[in-house]
Amino acid sequence: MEAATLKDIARELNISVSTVSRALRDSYEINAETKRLVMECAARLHYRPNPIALSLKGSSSKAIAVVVPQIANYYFSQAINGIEEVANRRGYDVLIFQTHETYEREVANLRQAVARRVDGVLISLSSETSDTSHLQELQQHGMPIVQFDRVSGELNTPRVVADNFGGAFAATDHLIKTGRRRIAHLTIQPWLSITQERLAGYRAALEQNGLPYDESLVRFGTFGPDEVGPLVDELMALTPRPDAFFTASDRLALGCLAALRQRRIAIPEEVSLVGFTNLTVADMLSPSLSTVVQPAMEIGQEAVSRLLDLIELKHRAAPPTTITIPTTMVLRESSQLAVGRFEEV
Amino acid sequence: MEAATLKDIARELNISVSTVSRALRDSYEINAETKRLVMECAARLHYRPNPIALSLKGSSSKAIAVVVPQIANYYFSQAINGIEEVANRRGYDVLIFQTHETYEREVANLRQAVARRVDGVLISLSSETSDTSHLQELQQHGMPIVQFDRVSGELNTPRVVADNFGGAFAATDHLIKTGRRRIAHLTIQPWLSITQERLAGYRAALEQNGLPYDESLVRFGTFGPDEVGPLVDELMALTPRPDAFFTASDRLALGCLAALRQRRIAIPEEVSLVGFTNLTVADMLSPSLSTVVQPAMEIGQEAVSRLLDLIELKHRAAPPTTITIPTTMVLRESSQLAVGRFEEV
DNA sequence: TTGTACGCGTTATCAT
DNA sequence: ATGATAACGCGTACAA
Repeated sequence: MEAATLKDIARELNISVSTVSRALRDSYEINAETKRLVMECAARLHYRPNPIALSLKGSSSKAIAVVVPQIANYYFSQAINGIEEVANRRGYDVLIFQTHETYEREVANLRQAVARRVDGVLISLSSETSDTSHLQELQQHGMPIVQFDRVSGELNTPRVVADNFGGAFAATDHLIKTGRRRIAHLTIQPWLSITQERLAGYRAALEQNGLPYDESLVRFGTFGPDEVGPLVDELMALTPRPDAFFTASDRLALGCLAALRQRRIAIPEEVSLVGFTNLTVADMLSPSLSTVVQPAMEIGQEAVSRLLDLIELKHRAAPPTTITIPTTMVLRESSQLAVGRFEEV
Repeated sequence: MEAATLKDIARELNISVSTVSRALRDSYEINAETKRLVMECAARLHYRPNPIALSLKGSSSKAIAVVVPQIANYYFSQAINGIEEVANRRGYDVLIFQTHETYEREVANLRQAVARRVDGVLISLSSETSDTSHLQELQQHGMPIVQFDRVSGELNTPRVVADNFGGAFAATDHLIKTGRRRIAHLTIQPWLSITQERLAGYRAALEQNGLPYDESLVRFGTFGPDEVGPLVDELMALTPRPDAFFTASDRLALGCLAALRQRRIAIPEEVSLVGFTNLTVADMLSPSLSTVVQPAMEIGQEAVSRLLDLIELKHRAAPPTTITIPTTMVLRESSQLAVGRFEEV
């Protein structure tokens, strides 16, 4: 690909590259006529400054890296949507990397990001990552880093997360307030911060309503499409059996819904269901399923916004805050009806 | 961010940068001992060649641009997943741009891609784009381009698309073979190539089975979450009324499913349903909904593979082929049962 | 076998 | 007000 350079303009106008450079940057010490000529010529040749040359010269590449477990996932694709929007508006390009939930690829991705001389890193840790020394090293070398969603307490950076505690509390409390007493909680990997926060919200709601916490009602895992059914069977075999399910992901909510219907368990007469899901899924399922909606896009926007502030202002003394974005509980109609909505889909 | 350079290694070892450069490239004319020393030092300093300097020097940036309408969409996020995988394996980074379905942003994104000196462009046109002169100009300037999914016939590039005709034919034929005669088709914007191909497959299946094509059974549009219900009502008010729906997107499939259930229309006793959807959605809904699955990831992989071939081999005489990736029809059990599966979800 | 010089596009620092 | 030059990191033709 050819592209006009300062040299092209200089040659065209028989002046020097530095004059062209200054004219385009609107330097005060330059002849108005020359300036006009340069501007005109630049426009005619569709001149764009070469960001690569700029990167090589200065220390800024006007690009940031976003490292996520996977793109093909509603949550992360919505987050990236928000990230891209804000980043572009502030003049940054976005390089996207997938870890595929492995530590190895996470490290490789960060190397690649460094090689590309990105100005900062936005990361949601892979589920395999427990040791964060690779990120700490990066940070000590001066790379601005912001964590979002899957964050580590070890790592001293700003963190942007959903209000997992609040969302889980609201969902559980809602179920209790509508008469449920044995609420099963189907959730993901136990070592993730988001899992722990949701579990804490669930427990707090039980406690505040004077209900016991029963370990046997809580199940952690990475359940495949065919594993939810047996899990539901196992839980429904308990005595007394659950009268509600609170699920932590899209897959779990849909899997649970399908399993209950297949087993001819009336929803919500016998069992209620609330899912912690994403906006798009909630959208598609509405007006069928009440959900706690994850603010994925807002998290992305807030996270990138923090990162760009960090990059541009270089807050050396930036206190590593945790920013919590509220979740929304979507009940299609009145809260009384809401429990009854699950009969449809 | 600091990062080791050739100069750092040279200084450390008291030799010249060019010696270091050659040692690392394993030049045959170099002292084995020097080579070993350089290698060791490079490893110790975590040396990575600076791709920015390489881009500035040569003509290759080892990066490609992917321009899609939106990321927060199962189809495109899966496609990007495939693209990223293959690109990384072949040593390329991926820059992602969203058009948000506007022509204006498509043009801006391509400018940005050119400014970043990408080696090639993978694009799925925005729904607003009918004039492709911006891409033609880019191509004439020598930029390798491959279109996927939303393609234009005007633009003389390789095209990678799903077998929309075949998929629509299979779905329609399946419905007819299981006794349906009045099959409504809910689909998206009529000017998109994918829409036309699916419509053609639908028509062909009707024709081959000796059924008439009834315009009033086909509806085009960008239906919001609350618009599918009324549309279904309108269609069900026709005489004779439809006994099946074939829908062209995730949203339409789910919206249609919800609308039918809400209206107490028995599926499939009264009305059958098959959706043209994505793997992840099909996955989540299974074993509830039979679908024609779009091969999003495979399309991404094939498209990027073609693009990289174009970049690396510079096939000047590359015949602009259209590569068609087959779709898969997912019937959860036997084809007889399949029609009966829709009662669940 | 190793070192020197140049160029990629840009800006900053001199000089004129 | 404008021009020449150095520097960013790299590879390579050329010189030693």
